[in-house]
Parts: sequence; structure tokens; C-alpha cells
Amino acid sequence: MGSVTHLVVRRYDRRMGATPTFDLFPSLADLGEESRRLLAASATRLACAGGTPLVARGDLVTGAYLVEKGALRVYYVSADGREGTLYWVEPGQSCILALNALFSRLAYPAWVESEGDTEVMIVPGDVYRRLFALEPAVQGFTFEVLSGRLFELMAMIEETASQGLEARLAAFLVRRAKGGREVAITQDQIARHLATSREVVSRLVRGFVARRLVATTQRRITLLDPAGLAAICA
Amino acid sequence: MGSVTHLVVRRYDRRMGATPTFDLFPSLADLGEESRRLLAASATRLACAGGTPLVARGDLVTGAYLVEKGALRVYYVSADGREGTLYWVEPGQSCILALNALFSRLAYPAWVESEGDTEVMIVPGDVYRRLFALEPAVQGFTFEVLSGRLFELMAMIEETASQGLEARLAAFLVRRAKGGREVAITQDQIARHLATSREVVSRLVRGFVARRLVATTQRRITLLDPAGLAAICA
DNA sequence: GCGTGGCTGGAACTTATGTCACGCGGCGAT
DNA sequence: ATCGCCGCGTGACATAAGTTCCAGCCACGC
Repeated sequence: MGSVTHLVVRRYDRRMGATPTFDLFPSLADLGEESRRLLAASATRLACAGGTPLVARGDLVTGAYLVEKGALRVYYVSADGREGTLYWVEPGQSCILALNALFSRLAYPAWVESEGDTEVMIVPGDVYRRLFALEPAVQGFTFEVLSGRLFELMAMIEETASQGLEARLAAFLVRRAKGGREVAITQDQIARHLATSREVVSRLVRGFVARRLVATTQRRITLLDPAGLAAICA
Repeated sequence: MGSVTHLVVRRYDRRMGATPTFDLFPSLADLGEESRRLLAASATRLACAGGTPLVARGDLVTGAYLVEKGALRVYYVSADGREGTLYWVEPGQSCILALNALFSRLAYPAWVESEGDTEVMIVPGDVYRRLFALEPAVQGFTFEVLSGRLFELMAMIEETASQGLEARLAAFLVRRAKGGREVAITQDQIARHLATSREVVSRLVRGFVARRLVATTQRRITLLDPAGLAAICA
């Protein structure tokens, strides 16, 4: 909000000296030659800094978003201002809601923002639809993305309903560390991911600190005992 | 459990004097003649009474379930035994998780049971996959079912996170009445839909009764003031 | 040095929800 | 009839989570 964002959209062309890379999208690698050309001719790339708002609830989305770098955070905001993360779209994945809205022509039901320096390949809606009709690879890719999200959301509902906040926070930290021990994030941001308030996160983190599971500094939580945290999730 | 269930699976054939009806599945109506024949030759129908367990978490699902009558209830059960309904599959819809597991070959992540006398058309996995590859109508149908569920689940997550139980109960009753005023259901069942306990439902219903929003008898709740209930949801 | 803003720690309190224990009434089975 | 089960009502209580409010701390700029 008010911060300077770097939002660049450009067409793939000679100037960039590169056609879209499909390294991240193996399912898309075996397109027919014609489809590849169609894609290269119409796809644009969007690059932006972290925290850039990309889609607001109710927007009509005009293309398929294929994330190449960084991540997209898809989240909801309830009437009283509380927000919660629905899922992240990481490199090699696609923003499924975009595809969704794309086909069913429904308005997008959530917000999307970038997280970290992000690059996204955008395939215009009509092009994607044509590719979907023609290319089994695109059908399969689309189906996988959709069904993967469905599974994630179902797991999330169950987790939310059956686990306390402490367990969910522990799980969040472990996932977020991705095998490492550092989680560089603000407690306020954590609160927004988990749809709770900063104070509550602070209280829970304090509890972890007391049990020597983590250590904290400003904007950073260090996992001292990942196994212990993981045990809490169960 | 222990109760007598009526579970019948039969092949569509001369004895039934009818090929599968596509009335409920307009998207499937314009299949090629060959596909129609393939479908008719391989589809089976399952008929069962309410409460029949059909799929358990972890099952490998072997076909696409197209509901013709009754409904399927898809729900989760957490470690401590609490359960909650994820969604219902009503006539004209398909059990998307079945399709999901079908394509990605993942184990089914939830339970499914029938609700009311139910009839389901089951298309074997390999047949569905072949039809999906060949028929745009099937692709579109599949995509719509998947994306519809995604939207529902997202809405549900937001609702669960931002609304209190009372509001969710009110919403449940209004939806369930489907425009009418009668909801024939046990409070215990309601509790299982909303992932809470019977006592809590009882307490909330009592509150509604006190406000003359509903009246209760055994196994039944009558909406006296649907508008008032709807107001609570907001 | 000093102020300012963003982030965190922390107590005290309120509220929603879950849990336990029990009674009561209807209704079908024996 | 009467026994027993099921669905329900109800209060007391336990607990997790949200809320309010304030203090401290760090980094940064001036």
C-alpha cells in the first residue's frame, strides 16, 4: 500500500532473447510445434516485487498464471478484516483459480499477491482455452493443478477443524523452514496466514521459546528443535 | 454399521430396458455415438439406502461417480473422532474426488456415504479417462465439476474461519430447507455436519427457539422465520 | 543525542466453544 | 406393561482463542 512496486509486463520476443521456458512445466514440454509457437507469441511475463497486489476478489481474471519464480499467495479477507492464506502458488505451479475463473467465467473469489520477487508467465484466456482443447498435455496439467489444490484445501479444512492453533503454528513453522532452521517472517504476517491476531501468535511463540523449541529475534524465528515442533503437529 | 443396507450394482443392459440417462448431465449429452455406446456398455449403476458407507479414506477409487438420485455426503473424520461435511454431491453432479483420485492415482482423502435413497452411475476409470481424452464435452464437464468444488471449498473455509457457529448453523438450516420450512434431521447429525457436538447444537437451537426463529420436534426443525435466520448469517 | 515507527512481550479480561453429567420423554420391542 | 434406547434439554464447568492496553526494544534518520 503506497509502497513503490515494480510491476513489469512484457511480451516474450527477440529483445528478451528467450522463448518461454518450460523447464518448470514438464507437462507443457511436449506440446506440438504449432502450440509452442502460439504460446510464445501470446504469453507475457509479469515481474514484481514482494507484496504486490495482483488480483482482488471479484476481478475477472484474463489469463492463466504460471509461476516461474517467487510465489503467489492466495488468501481470503473476511468482512471484519481478518485474512487467512488459502494456499501458495510456487514455481512450476499455476494459479488454479485463475484457470477456474477463466473457464467458468466466474469472478475470482479471493485475493492474490506476490511474495518475494516474483515472475509469472501469463497466458491469455482464449489461448489457454484453445490449447486446452487441443493438447492432451495441457488437459493433464490443468487437471493435476486443479485436483492438487482440491486435495490441499480438503487437508487444510480438516487441519483447521481438528487442530488447535498451537499445532497449526508449529506446522506452519516447520513447513516454512523447508528443512532449514530459519523462518524470516514477521509475527504479524504469521497471524494473517493463520487467520488470527498478532497477540495470539506472540503468546504461542513465547510458549515455544519457553520450551526451547525456537528462538526469536526481530522478523525471524529460528527452529531449535524441529522434531519437537513436528511432534506438536501430531 | 450392522444395519441392513441395500446395495445393488448392475450393468446397464436389456433387462433394465434403458441406457444411461443423460438428462441430468447436459454436458454429457452431446457425446459422439461411439462414446455413448462405450459408456452404455461399461457403466454400472449403484443403488443404496441412506447412510451406506461407499468410500473410506485411503480407498483407491475405481471410477467416476455420477449421482442420479439422492446424494452423496463427502466428509472428513479427524483423529479424535470429530467429523465434518466437506460437501454434498447432488443429482447431476459428480464426485470430484473420485475423478481426482482417478487421474492422479492418489488415495481418496475423505469418506463418502449416501444420504437418502441414492442411485449413482459409475463409469470405470479407464473408460472415463478415454472419454476425457476424446470428448471435449467430458473435458468441460470434468473441469466444471472440479472448479465448482474448489469455489465451494474456498467459500467454506472463509465461512468457517470468519463466522461463529450460530451463523453457520443458521446458514445450514436455511440451505437445507431449500426454500421450504422443514428440515428433517437429527441434532446429532447437524453436529456432525458442522464438526461440533450435539450439546452445542442443542444450545444454539434453543436460542433460536427462544427468539421464535424455529420450532422443534423430534428429528425435525421447522423454520418460523427464514428471513430472521438469514439475517444471522450476514 | 533524540525521536519515530515497526515489531515484539506481556498481563488482564471477555467470549465462544467444548465437555461432563444428568434427567426426561417418546417409542418400539419383548 | 415395562424395559431400554434414542433424541433431546440443561446446567456447571474447563479451555482455547480473541481483545484491550501498554511497555520495551530495535533500527533508522535527523
